[in-house]
Amino acid sequence: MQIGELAKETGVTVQTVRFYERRGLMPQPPRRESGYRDYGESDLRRLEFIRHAKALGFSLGEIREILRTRERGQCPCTDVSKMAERHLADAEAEIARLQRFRRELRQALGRWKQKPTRNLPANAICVLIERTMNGGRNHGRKKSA
Amino acid sequence: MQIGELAKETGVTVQTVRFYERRGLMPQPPRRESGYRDYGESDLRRLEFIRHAKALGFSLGEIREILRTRERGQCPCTDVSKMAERHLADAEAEIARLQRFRRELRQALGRWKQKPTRNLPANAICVLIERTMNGGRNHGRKKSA
DNA sequence: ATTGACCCTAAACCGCAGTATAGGGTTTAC
DNA sequence: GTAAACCCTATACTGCGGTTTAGGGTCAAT
Repeated sequence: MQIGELAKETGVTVQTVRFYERRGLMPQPPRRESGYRDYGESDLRRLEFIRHAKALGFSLGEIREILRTRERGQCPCTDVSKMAERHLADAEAEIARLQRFRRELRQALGRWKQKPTRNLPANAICVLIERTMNGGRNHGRKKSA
Repeated sequence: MQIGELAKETGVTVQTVRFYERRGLMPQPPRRESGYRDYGESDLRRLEFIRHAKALGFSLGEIREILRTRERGQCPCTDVSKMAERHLADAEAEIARLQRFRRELRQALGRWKQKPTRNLPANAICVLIERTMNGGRNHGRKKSA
């Protein structure tokens, strides 16, 4: 199978397949006389696996490590479950952050809709945002202090 | 006020202040004889505004437009409320996506912990991920079809 | 024999929001 | 008079996940 067919089957572009090869996610396949890459069924499954893992939130680096572990004949599921637990924790934190953000925006919008800022104070930039400055506790993802 | 003091007061680095100037978020301040930037109180408020808007989820590009509208003497709140509504919708979608992801990961982990994959099928890469492939409906942010 | 669809490499570029580095000038205190 | 602490510019680099461009070679049909 040529790269174009592989790409079409899995819904990625040929450039992406070559990019995954450079990144060590896809193997360096045998080449024809012409230099064209020649893929088989297992490459199709592998690329589908990559796409699925990506959709689940795994990074390309993680997926590469999963695939490498598998190539060494080991079961990567223990590592995968650790990564998944971490993604879970991240997802929880992100959900909480977005919900706080949503609540604040709703309040700010609600206040603004009731009283749509006719006479803007000369030193104010946007009351809609500034009203959340005093009283709104810290938002944003905390970076390491 | 020198750039270092401004930066310290607002909790950003001096490089970031200069970066915001290049991006059109901070003004080009008057310079001293030495060429040093000389900031005033309004710059302090402006930078605090930027930091807060950013924490609320506005991009630098959006913040620049808000500030430009304000510089033209207009109230940016109508635009801001539109942007905020959009962020709200994005946040909702993202919350929903992360919750689906969380549910799937929990199921996959739960299944795997009950039966931690002793004998891995030769053609499988990681049952933990692959078991969610069949039966798991589409995850991931939909891109435009 | 030439068109079109496919393939190849290497390298640069995208958005995002900065951070880092190199190589200088200034100000203040000792 | 010199060292520390501050400031300046310009340019490159980071991570992420690709996309685009430039400049070719190959294969099938007409």
